[in-house]
Amino acid sequence: MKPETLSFYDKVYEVARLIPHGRVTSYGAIAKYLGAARSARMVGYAMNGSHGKDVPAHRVVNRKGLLTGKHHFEGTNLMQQLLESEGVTVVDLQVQNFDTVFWDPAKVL
DNA sequence: CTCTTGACTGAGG
DNA sequence: GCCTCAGCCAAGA
Repeated sequence: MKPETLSFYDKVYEVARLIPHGRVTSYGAIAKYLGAARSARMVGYAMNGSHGKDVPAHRVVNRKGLLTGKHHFEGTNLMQQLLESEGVTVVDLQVQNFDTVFWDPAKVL
């Protein structure tokens, strides 16, 4: 594999796909896993191109467990419903038991 | 090459 | 605990 051919965005998509069903993670966690802990913003920005891919962007939230990117989804509460459909409790765009449903990619590795 | 844009994060008040 | 400020860094024009 030549990571050189994969853009930072592509790496984000790869990691996002590794997120277990019913779990969530933060942009910073993904960024840190990629070796760019300072590029958490880029992770979210990359998600803009996640449409049309197998990337569960709805499982990616900010460090507070807040669904900051819900505005980028079609519906007004689509992101929340997707999470709740997977067993994740979400109230007012805030993930409940965030520390419990939180999934750290680096931890799995 | 330069400038702008962000689905972020951490530190300080 | 909340709000504000600044740093961070890759991609696109």
